[in-house]
Amino acid sequence: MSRYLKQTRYLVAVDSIIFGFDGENLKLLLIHRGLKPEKGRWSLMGGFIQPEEDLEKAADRILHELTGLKGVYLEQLYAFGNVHRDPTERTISVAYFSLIDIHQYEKQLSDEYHAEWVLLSEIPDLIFDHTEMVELAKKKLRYKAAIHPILFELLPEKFTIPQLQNLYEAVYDASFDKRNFSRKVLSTGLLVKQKEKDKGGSKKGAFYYQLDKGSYADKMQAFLNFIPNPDNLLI
Amino acid sequence: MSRYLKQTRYLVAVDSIIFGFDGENLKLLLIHRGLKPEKGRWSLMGGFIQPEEDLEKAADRILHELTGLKGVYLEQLYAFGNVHRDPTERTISVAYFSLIDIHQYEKQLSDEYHAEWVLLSEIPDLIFDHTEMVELAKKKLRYKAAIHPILFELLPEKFTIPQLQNLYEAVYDASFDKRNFSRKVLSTGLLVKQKEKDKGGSKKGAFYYQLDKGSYADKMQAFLNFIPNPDNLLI
DNA sequence: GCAAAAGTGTTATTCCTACACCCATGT
DNA sequence: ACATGGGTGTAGGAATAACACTTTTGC
Repeated sequence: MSRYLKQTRYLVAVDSIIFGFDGENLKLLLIHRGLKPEKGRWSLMGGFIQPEEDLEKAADRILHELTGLKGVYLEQLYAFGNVHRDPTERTISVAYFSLIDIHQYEKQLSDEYHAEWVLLSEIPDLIFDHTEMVELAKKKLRYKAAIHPILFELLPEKFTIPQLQNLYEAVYDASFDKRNFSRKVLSTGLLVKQKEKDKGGSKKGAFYYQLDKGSYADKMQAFLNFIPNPDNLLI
Repeated sequence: MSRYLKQTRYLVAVDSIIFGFDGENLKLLLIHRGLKPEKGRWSLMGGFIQPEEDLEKAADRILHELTGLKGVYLEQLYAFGNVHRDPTERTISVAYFSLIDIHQYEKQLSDEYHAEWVLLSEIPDLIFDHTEMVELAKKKLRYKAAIHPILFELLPEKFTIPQLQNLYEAVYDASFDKRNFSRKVLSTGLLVKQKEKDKGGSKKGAFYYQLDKGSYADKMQAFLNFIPNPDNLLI
């Protein structure tokens, strides 16, 4: 098997934008970079792809290394390939974003990478073009969640409608009418009401709901209309 | 400046999915591959990125080499990185898709690459994972055009409403009510009616319209609702 | 008994869809 | 005069948005 001669080869990395939700605020999982250059500065979790590893596998591995989680929501965001984005050596980075239930995050691993959840509204300076990656991921999250039911990935298996609404309000930095919101959400047929209530949020307690797995798979790609005025959202 | 040691480097390519519209059908610009392996088979236009070339620049260059056009609509589609997608040597490919006015395509260059416009409904077998790339590009085109006014990129500067409707009907393989269609399109405020008519399509002739450049830039990202039932569209 | 959050229904408006006829012109 | 495609208006139905009160229960 011949190779392509006279072509330059490059490092290829994967970087992960990991979103979480603590019930009140959206957060991002960042690490203190342990590697030169830029050692000690804030960074997205990332790594180089390995010779026998598909791109998506690499993204999965990196996510697993940092969080201990498998099977979480993972979607390719964009390939970043500017010549000098990593000043050490040219590296093409494929960014992925994930949505995880923050309560499943296993904290014991965080020592190895010095990982921390940071408020999305208070992202520190990041190395390289990672700030640009985060900005694009935020846009895409808003864009996509306006028409597809993906935000459930940020919640525990059982959640209440008020919790869900808090999440949407955090993502869009807006507030919605709760009557209209719950009517819309329930009209999708995605949610199954549970018998138990969550008594944490109020004295009365709010009923738990769970995703209907079957129709979730079906309607994942359906156009919904969760957000009243999705104008002025950007891709 | 040190380099990252012990990491493998890879070839990185760009492949272009180029859509065109001839007034009746959607087409794809394909080439006969002149390079081993797979010499002579149908392929997307592509090439390796160069050491001092940003990713998007590479996509631009490749498009220019094949079509002679500059400044056309170009959008990153997806990064394909399966280990054995190119059996010769591992190559990560970043796919871009473009929309061009087919009548601006300069045919004289086609000899060099044996380029041909192929009906979208009759795509031949393609090398590597190029078929997968084309499928994804079709999905994304449908998805995006349902909510953003991008299909204008496929038409000449001056076009008529019936031409535009033909284009939408080709993209969605459906037919729309012409009264509703023209009302929707005109209500965007994107179109400026011209004095002249196109007498090619009928005896009566249809008025030309042009994009209002200012509001086009503004509303490019706006959510529209061109397609009656955008359910069952996939990302 | 009261504070705090959950849950629910109605109305007005807007938007969308379905539908049919006349117009202008080249032959 | 007729065939061909261009252009326009209306009415019924569906979806959306705006709005306020009652319920539950822990304290």
